[in-house]
Amino acid sequence: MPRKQPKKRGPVEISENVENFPAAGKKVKVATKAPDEEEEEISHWLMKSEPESRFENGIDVKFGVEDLKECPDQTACWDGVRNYQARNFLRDKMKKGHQVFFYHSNTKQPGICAICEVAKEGYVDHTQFDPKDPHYDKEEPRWYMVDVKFRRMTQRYIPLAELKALHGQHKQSGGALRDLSLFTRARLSVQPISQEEWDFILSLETTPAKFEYLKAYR
DNA sequence: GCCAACGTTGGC
DNA sequence: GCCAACGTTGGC
Repeated sequence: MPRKQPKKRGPVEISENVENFPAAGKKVKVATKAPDEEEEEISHWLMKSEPESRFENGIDVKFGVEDLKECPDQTACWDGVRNYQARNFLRDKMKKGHQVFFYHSNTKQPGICAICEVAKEGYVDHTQFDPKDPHYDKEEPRWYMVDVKFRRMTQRYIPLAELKALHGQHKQSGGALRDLSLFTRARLSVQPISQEEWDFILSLETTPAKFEYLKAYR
């Protein structure tokens, strides 16, 4: 199933896990993030999933948008996330109706292919208790998931290469994608998207891809 | 398939 | 609390 920073420093919005860990007393590194991002109520997200077969502990973790479409009610639980920052978004921040970019990762041309929405808010990811699951984790409820419902394909595929080229430009110009999490927190599988970023990326749908963007940065 | 970046673990 | 070793992600 789904497998699945800006400049000024401030306290982290979540710092991980201290009270959730029975093995407390452990030191926990505290990430930091921009205060303005912290204060903004996030209502848009990007979630990564792999559209091609890949086996983890003998189990295929493939889950592309076509798989989502085939689910009952075109809705799936987003299980398997095992990263604390992503977990905290799933558990605390993602609300019903929030809009989500469905992103294909670990594929030839990674990029945004569809729009979904949060259909059910954070609840315990049951797969952590299944010893056969590739993401088995016997600890007390530690991992969370949301349900995601397919809404529509984007009008065109928006490749990572294009976003990356734009991100490069916007870092100079102060444009909408200057801090895009895809590049500032590359390894997060559940990422916050600001309203400004959401609107800009949506506007790309109806803007033909500029070929040079796709070649730049390669 | 490679490997850089980064998250996690654990010794001290 | 530091940091080296290790594991994972994910673009290329």
